[in-house]
Amino acid sequence: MLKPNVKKISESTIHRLSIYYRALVILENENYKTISSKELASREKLTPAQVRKDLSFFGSFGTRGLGYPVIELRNRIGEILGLNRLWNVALIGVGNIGSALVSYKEFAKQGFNIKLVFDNDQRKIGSNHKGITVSDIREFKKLATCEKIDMVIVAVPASAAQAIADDVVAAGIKAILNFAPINLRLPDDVVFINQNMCIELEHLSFALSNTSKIAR
Amino acid sequence: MLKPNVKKISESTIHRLSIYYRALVILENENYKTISSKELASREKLTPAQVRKDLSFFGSFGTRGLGYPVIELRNRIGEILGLNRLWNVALIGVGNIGSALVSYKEFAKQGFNIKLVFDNDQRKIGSNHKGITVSDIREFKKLATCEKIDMVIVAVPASAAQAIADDVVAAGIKAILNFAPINLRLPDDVVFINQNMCIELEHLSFALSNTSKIAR
DNA sequence: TTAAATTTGTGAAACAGTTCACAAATAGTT
DNA sequence: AACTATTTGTGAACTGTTTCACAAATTTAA
Repeated sequence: MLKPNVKKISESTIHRLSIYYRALVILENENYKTISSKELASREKLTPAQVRKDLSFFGSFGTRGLGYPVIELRNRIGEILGLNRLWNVALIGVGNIGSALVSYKEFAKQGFNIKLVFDNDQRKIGSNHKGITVSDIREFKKLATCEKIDMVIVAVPASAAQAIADDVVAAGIKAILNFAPINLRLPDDVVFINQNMCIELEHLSFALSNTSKIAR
Repeated sequence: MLKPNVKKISESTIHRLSIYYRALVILENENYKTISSKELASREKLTPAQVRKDLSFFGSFGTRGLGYPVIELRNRIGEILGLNRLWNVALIGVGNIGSALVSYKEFAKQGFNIKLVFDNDQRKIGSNHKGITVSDIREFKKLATCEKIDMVIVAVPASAAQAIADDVVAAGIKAILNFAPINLRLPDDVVFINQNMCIELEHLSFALSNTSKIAR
């Protein structure tokens, strides 16, 4: 196996690795021992060349004439994506979205453990959400440090998001998944993803409004 | 104004149009009359050339030496994205995610009206979620046609998603936002977006695990 | 053991998206 | 009215991503 390539990996490749990972979990359940780039691609509406190119950035895992070993490849992609460990996650904001995410089972399955939940509403603080007691946001730094939080999910109203983000950064946390419909200002060494449900629906409304103009 | 370009518009451009739209709404509230590509770009961490190029695909809205008229541009982008009208949306699956989305206020603000909510659980059917009565999924086709549903949000478990998607397609609906962690098989003329929260967290875990390798 | 079939891994080619750079248009100033 | 400041709109250059195409490795069949 070649040593991992140091070249920068594109966002799209990382995204596809997540897709391959899921496909491989399913293949494992279906008792496949090996899978060709052709078949893996056809299951995910991608091209075989794309699959091979993506994987080649990280080494060569396949056997010519046979394909890729399912379990081994799943493991290796898990390693690349950082899924072969547990991540401690804190969730801030127990509104609609926040409380849905606390109960979202896929997170735990993938090793993302929501260990702490915060809010600033006295009526919510101390209450129980799926076995987790809601803490006072003012205790964020202390508790987050103590529980060795790796990532934070921000699910507060737009108006509160920047202040929360500043607290998160101050606590030394380097990864944020933000559901507030606002652009957070964050230092360069903090990775973050803005998740805005409206933008996805707007994509659909654009497509419906411009059937002929959309790129495929 | 030039007539709209027929060239295919990239996903990234559409995504940025949504971002511009939000920024323009804020600028309008801040009473800006015009905005230059330079300033708009700096607010969203983009480049001025990118802003101008994106807008140029749809015509020329700006005035040299001055910039773009805020209200007019917001309106025009709204038109392009299909936001200057109401969209009838149905939501299927009143679990964690589903019920959070019913109450998500941003949707209505943007013209996405959740008119119907469905489930297959007898205990949920007939119950009220934020003023909307949960209907039996078996009545989907009848009700969706009657209410002229334009888009569907699928928030059911992975195991049920494909069957639901088939119903949606059968009802003649051409746009789906899918939260089930599974790849739906859909005809080419149906636009769809897969929203998988885990994949976003995996992106963060990749970044934390490979600080040096991530593309910026 | 040999031949045919399969499938990877990867440079090179093609395509797509972004940035550059500057002419042209307009606003603001003197 | 003339001059200076801005700022757009856009080809062209550049950069990044995807697809192609084929040698090399390996499996499978005979």
